Amino acid sequence: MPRRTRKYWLLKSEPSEYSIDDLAKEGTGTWDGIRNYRARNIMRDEMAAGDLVLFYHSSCKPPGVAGVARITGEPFADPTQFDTASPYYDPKSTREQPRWIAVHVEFIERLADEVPLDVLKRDPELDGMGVRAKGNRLSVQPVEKVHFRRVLRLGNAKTRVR
DNA sequence: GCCAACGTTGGC
DNA sequence: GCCAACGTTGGC
Repeated sequence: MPRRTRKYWLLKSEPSEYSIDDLAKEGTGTWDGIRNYRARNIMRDEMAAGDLVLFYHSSCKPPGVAGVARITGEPFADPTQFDTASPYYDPKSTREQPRWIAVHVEFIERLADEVPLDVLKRDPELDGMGVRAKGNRLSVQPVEKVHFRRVLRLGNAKTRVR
């Protein structure tokens, strides 16, 4: 049985809510509160331990890729959907039939040079990258390996992807 | 199942 | 704060 090929992702977060520095501080974190079905389906069906993540800061100045993380463990039912005190509580979710998915992530590095969106948009090697598309609000996006590597280079990352 | 109205995202 | 681009909801 061949090992599953590692996949690459871009995950958006508003740094005022949860930033790469928060993840750096804790070392590991839970990517929860995703309440979009497309994003949910991607997390549930396609994410797996070992996948690499571009940590993207949105709704800030400037928006852009701020760091690198890794998915650890398998996707699981997002606990916040059961938590009545949480802003992400969903009364339609049950333990038997959870509606929303979370993943655990671990910190890899903060980019020496954040790669702002306008740089992502200008770089010809990143043609076709999802986050560049106008009106793309999806907070969980697949990233092609060549694009992932290019962003690492633009950010002077220590992380190497073979 | 259509689609209008409403809500949210997120760059600017 | 604006608003375009989506997503979701709910009446029909």
